[in-house]
Formats: sequence, C-alpha cells, structure tokens
Amino acid sequence: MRWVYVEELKKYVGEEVELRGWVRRKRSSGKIAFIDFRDGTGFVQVVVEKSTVGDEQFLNADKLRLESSVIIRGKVREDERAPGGVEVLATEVHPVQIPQEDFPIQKPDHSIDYLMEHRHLWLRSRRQFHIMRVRDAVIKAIRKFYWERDFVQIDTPIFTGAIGETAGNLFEVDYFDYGKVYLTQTGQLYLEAACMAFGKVYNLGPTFRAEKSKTRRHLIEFWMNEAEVAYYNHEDNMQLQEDLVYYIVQYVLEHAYDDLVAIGRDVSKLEKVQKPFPRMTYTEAVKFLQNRGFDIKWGDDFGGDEETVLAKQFDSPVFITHYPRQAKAFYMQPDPTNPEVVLCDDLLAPEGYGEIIGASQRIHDYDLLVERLKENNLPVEKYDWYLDLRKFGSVPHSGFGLGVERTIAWIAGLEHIREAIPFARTLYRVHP
RNA sequence: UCCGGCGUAGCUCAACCGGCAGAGCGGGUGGCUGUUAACCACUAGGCUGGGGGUUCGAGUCCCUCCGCCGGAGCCA
Repeated sequence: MRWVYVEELKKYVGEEVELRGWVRRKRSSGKIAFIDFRDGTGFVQVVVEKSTVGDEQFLNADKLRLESSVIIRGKVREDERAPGGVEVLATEVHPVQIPQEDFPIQKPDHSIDYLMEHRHLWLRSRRQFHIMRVRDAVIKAIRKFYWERDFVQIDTPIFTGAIGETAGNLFEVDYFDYGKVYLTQTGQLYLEAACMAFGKVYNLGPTFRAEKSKTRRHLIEFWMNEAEVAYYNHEDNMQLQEDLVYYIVQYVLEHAYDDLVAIGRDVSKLEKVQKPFPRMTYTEAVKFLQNRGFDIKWGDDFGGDEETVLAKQFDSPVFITHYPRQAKAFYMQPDPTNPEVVLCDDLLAPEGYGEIIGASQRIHDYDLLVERLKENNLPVEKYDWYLDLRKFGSVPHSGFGLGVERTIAWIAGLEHIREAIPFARTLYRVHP
C-alpha cells in the first residue's frame, strides 16, 4: 500500500493509502473514534468505526493518546462533515509508540514561559507549524531573489577577530592558543572583501549580539541576510533593498497564503505593500517627530516609539536616509553635499515592527577610512586586511543587512519575535 | 543594567480586611456511531517557588534569594 503525505491526500480520493504520523487529538465514542492526525505536511481527520475495523483494531485506536506515533491505513473520501473536506476511513491502526505520560501541551491556554520551556514539543502545534512554514517561505524567497540576479553566495565566518560595528556587545570564545575570538555580529566586512572578488555577493546566517535587550523585537541569536555590491552607490543600494523586500512579500503571499490565513494574519495589509517605498531623510523625520511633540533633537537616534510613529504613516516599509554620522558606524560614506550626514538608510517595517534593514554606501578611500577608525577610537592595526581592500582597486560599494526574524514577525503579524525562529535565544533562555 | 509585574494541583486560574486551599481543563474508571477545545457520571490529585521575619493565626503583610514576563536603553 502506498505511503502518502497529508498534503497530497486530495489526489487519492477513493483509494486506499497508508499514513505515517502522530495523534494531535482524539475524540472517541464507544463504537466510533475520531483522530486528528498530523504528519508534518498537514492535518487530516481519521475516522475509526468499530463496525468497519473490528474489535482488535478499534482497541488499537482507543488506546492511542495525544502525540502517539501511529501508522494508519484506510480509504480517502470526501465528506462534508470532515474539517478540510477530506477524511480517511481507517481499515488498520498500528501504534508505533504510545506515550507513558501526558503530553505537556494540551490546550491553547499555556503561559509563555511554559510554552518556551517546552519549545521542542510546542513546535508540533498548529500555529507554530504555520509560522515555521512562513519562515521557510521567507528564506526561500531570499535565496531565489539572489539566485535570479546571479549573486554569489559567500558564507561569512561565525568566529571572528575583534572587528565589526562596535567593540561591546560581543560574545567571547576561547580559541585554543590564539586567545579570545568573538561570535560574529555581522559578515559585512567579509562581504566587502568578497564583492571585490565576485561583484555581487550575499550571505544568510546566524549572528550574535551580547546586548541585554529585552523587548519583543530582540533576539540574542538571530539570522541576517546581508548583500554587498561593488560599484553600487547609495541609490542603487536602496533600489536593491526595495526589490528584495517587495519580492519576499509577493513570494510569501503566493506560496504561504494559507499559512498566513491560518495564523490570523490580516493579509490585506501585506497586499497593500507597493513599490516605490516611501522615503524620508533623517532631518525630515526629526522635524516630523518634533511637530508631533516628541522630545528629540537633531543628532539623536530614534527609539522604538519614534520608529513606530514614523512607520505607521505608511502601508509600505519606509526608508529613513542620511543619518548624522556620529549616530552611525565608522565605515559609512559621507554625503558629498553635506559631510555631517552619511549615505545610509534604515528600512522600517509597517505596523510598528521596526527596523528590518540597516544599509549604507561604504567608505572606499583609504585615508578617510583610517581617519574614521581613529575618530571612533578603534584599533587601526586590527583592521589591516579590511584596509587592504582600499589599497588594491578600491571602488565605491554598498550593502545592507536584513533581519530575517524581524521580517518574518512583520509578515506573519507576530506579537513577539521569539516565535519567528524555531529555538529562540533570549536574555533568560537557552533551554531547550 | 534600570523600572514595573507575576510565581497556588500536571496546566490555566480563583481564594474579600490576615481566619477550614477551590474550580475548569488534563489524568483514571464507566457510558455514548459524526465528533470539531466532543459530551455525561464518578474519581484521584497540594510543603501555595526557596529561606527568614511579624502575628494567636500567613497563599495573603515585611526582608531576601531564585525563576519568568513586560518595558527602557542598544540594535537587525
């Protein structure tokens, strides 16, 4: 008999099939039992009738408990009474393993602490199933986008020396006799090296920030997609970001629409995302906020509340550009028309999900870069290889980093970013 | 790190001004051929997060430690 997955059941109406999976829930009467069955591709109801299967098989069904693993054989049929329109009338029920204790997650009313403590089992629940499929769609979209544009994937290292954006916020690791190394905060500097070799490059991988951040938008370990392109200026860079984010939204709408609906996402909000995305300079944004009564002066960075107010004016993500250079990283190229600001942009997602992209054109002039390193009290000698890039055929280049979980949280409409990653690492949780 | 909150049965929560620790769900037993978080009956289940203090008496008030949650700063 043919082993099939739930997602393809509709092709087998009228046929006998074998299903391999788990019991999500069970309701049983004396002579009929209903099993909510799942196999990782979907959910289907299995009906076990005593009159059809006989006493022995019925007993097999009756002794199943929540999250028992089970192999079921039966006939696929359409039935209006079944959730989803298709159900399986069992002929054989073969338990694989029956738990000896209660499954810890029974009802949808557990505390978040309890659910996170049981994340390894919580992943089996319906809502988490759909969220992870949205995550999968977002990541597939990212890879497909770059693949279609002939970018080269360059995997940047996880262990790095003491360079990156900021000296603090780094996780230290002992590296044999070498001494201390650090978990990566960004692969940008390595991508800058790679773009001078391959032109258009990107990465996708985990990054780590030892920030004691405790908000719905922060993870200690999160995934980032970064891209870097030689000869791209700031404008080219923003165009690429806009194309990518728009592409991701369209891809998810096309390939994970049912998952979005299943978790209650207001899909119309995503359908309103349009190109071109609105743009605002930092200076305009400060004036806008001041007019709304915010206590903010030119030179300050935006907090969560400020970002939310700015982003909520628009249906699409909004670019905030040309920040003061003191507020940004050392490697950003000054604006030739106003050296107090740099050629950078942050992309803020709608609905208060905050910054999903940080981007800039990079300094390509050797002397200027050294000057900026000194200005920021960074150890110039540790940036030896990074400075080399400015010695040998240096060109203007630009790039950005997209926060994958923040993008997922926005697209899926999640209240907290911890549900956007299979096993979240937050300030007070590394288990499981 | 700072500010605030919570911790009572396996889970989610009650318990008035300090006065006998309760319910629903889940578990067990029995019943039920169309259930959707099934339903009905019966049943077992507790060192009220740890330690200390006030009091005739503490789940409740005070101190402290632990755990978690929400927010701030910082960031994607």
